[in-house]
Parts: sequence; structure tokens; C-alpha cells
Amino acid sequence: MRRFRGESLHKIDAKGRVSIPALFRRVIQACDPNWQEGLPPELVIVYGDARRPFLECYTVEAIEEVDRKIDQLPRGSVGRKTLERLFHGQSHPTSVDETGRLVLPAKLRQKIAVEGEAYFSAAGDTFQIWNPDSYSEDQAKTEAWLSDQPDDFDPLSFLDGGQEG
Amino acid sequence: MRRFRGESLHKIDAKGRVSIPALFRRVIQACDPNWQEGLPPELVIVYGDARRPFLECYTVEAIEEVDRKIDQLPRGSVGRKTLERLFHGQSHPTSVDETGRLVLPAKLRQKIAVEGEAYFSAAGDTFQIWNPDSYSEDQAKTEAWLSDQPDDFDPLSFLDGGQEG
DNA sequence: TAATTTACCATAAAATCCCAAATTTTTCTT
DNA sequence: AAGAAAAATTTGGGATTTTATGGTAAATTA
Repeated sequence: MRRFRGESLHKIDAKGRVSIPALFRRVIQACDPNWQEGLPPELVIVYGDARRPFLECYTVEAIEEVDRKIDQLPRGSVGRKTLERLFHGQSHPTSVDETGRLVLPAKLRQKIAVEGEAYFSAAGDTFQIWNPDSYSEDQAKTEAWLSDQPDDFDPLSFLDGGQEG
Repeated sequence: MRRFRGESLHKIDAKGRVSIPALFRRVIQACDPNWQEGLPPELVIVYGDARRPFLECYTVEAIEEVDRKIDQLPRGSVGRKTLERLFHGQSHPTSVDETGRLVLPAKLRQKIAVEGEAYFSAAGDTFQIWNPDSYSEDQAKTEAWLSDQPDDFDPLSFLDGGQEG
């Protein structure tokens, strides 16, 4: 499976248009099973979780995997209802235009408080769109946490199934 | 199978007409096996479950799947009787007009207490029509529930088969 | 016929398409 | 390795189309 990697800053114009990092576009296209020459690659932007100050962008394959799992939850259960709200209701299906841009409607821009610029950051099989300042803050927190760790702490130790919160 | 995605607010006029979100229209049309150029795409609105403060809208394909399942239940069983009431009796077959609207008869508007505006929200292979205020309330509950969870709680963890009610 | 429903026409706002300028990155050649 | 050429990327603006919504006329029905 192809994964997103990298981060970069892009301008948002008056119409809400913003370039997607070129490397991300390749992943979006490769992970859209319906894509073919001439068609715009599709993706889904999930914006519902109010606790998160960013937009989360799913490839078609990634969102379909989520959909399949939601289908398996019991109809009417709290979990299913919550996830349907989040992933079906509070999501915005869209596509990458000919020049590699996508449009962020006003509602989504407000959600993460972006205006002139947006920061893109890869996160495995999704990528995130941030207000650049919010991203810096979040990044600073991560760095602060790291610098509180002993000098010889290796983040990779997380992988060895240490205790996790 | 195509799915509904997204949410939006629309006006209801004096005749009960209301625009269907453009993206929803595509799904309705694609999931109507009888549709062809010139015909209005059809759908079915189910309104019977009094415990639910919204109208549930099914594509033709989705309602036919429900019908097939009902057919398989033993004649005369409580389950079959209940489902026949809900899905055959208390449902309203209708279609999307030339300009992308549908008509909500007074009975249905009363059922969910809508007057001037209605809120549309996708839910997998169906979509729901809400009174905007009822929707906000319900949404607030979902968000309250989410914010009661630990900060790093990921709604997707529902998918990993945690205990469920 | 009165009331309601359905078909038809109209318009402002919003979203989309199309073309194109600048920039940056990559490739090729010397 | 340097410079030139080519290709790809980012960004901007105008024109076109779609969408949401309102109104009127025709048709159905109680």
C-alpha cells in the first residue's frame, strides 16, 4: 500500500483553492481504484471530530476500508451511529483538479481557521491539513515532550510495545 | 456500491419543496436500476419509527434489499409484521424533480417538525432529513460523548470490535 | 369548483472549467 | 560540474456551468 510522506506549506486563494503537494497526488491517484486517464483522482475530507484542529484526508481505498468496517457494526449501536456521523455525514467527497488543486469550501476553512495558507502533513494512509500556526503549536508540544525525555530515549522504542496511553 | 456522503441545510418552501444536495442526487440516480434519460430518479422515504426524529431516505436498490430480507421472514411472525408496517406501510415512494427537489407532504413535515428549513445528513446507503434544531441537539450529544473520552481516543477504535451495546 | 398537486420558467449565487503566468525541479549537453 | 533546455509545479483570473430557490401556469382530484 502506498503511503503519504512529507509536509509543506501552500497558498489558499480567494476561491478556497489550494495545491496538493505533488507527492501526495501520486498516492491519491494510486489509491483510487476507479481512476483512469482523463478522470480526476478522488478523495474524502473528514472534518467532524471537533477535538481535532485539522482536516483529515482519506484516499478512496482508505475510506472504503472504514466504510466496510462500519457496515459490520450492529445497526443502531452507539459506535455505528457515531462513526456514521463522523465519516458519512461530516465528510466532504472531492477530487483533485487538472492542475493538482482541491477546493476547501468555506465551511471547512472555518473548521480549522485557515485563510491564506495551509500546512499539509502526511500521516500514514491519510494526510492532514492544518492552520500553519496551529501546526507549529502542536509541533512545539511534541518537541517539548521529547526534550523532557532522557537523552538516550529513542522514539522507536514505542514500537516495542512499551506502555501506552 | 455508491454511498451518500456529506451534510447540508436547505430551505423548504410553502409547497413543501426542498432541494436535495446535489451529490445525493447522483447517488439516488445511480442506485435506481429503472432510471433512464428523461425519467425522474426515484427513492423511498421511511417515516414510521416514532422514536427517530428524522426521515430516512432509501435508494431503490437499498429499499429492494430490505424488501428481499423481509420476504425471507416467516409469514405472520412478529418481526415480519413489524417490518412490513414500517417499510411498506409507513413509507412514501417519491422522485426527484427536474430541478433536483422533492416534495415533503405535510404529514412527513409534521412527523419531524420541520417548517422553513431541513438538514440533510448522509448515513451510508441512506440519508436522513432532520429538523435543524433537533439535529444540532443530537450532534451536541455526540460531541459531548466524544469529549468525555480520553484526549487521544480515536473513534475508529469502535471498529476494532470493542464491547458494544 | 375549490383545493391541492404537478409541470414549467426564471434568477442569483456558488461551484467548476479553462487558459495562462510565474516559479521550481529535473534532465540533457557541453 | 556548469549551464541551458525541458518538464513539472504552484498560483492567478475570467468565463461557463451547476445549484438552490422562487414564482406562475397547467393539471389533477376531492
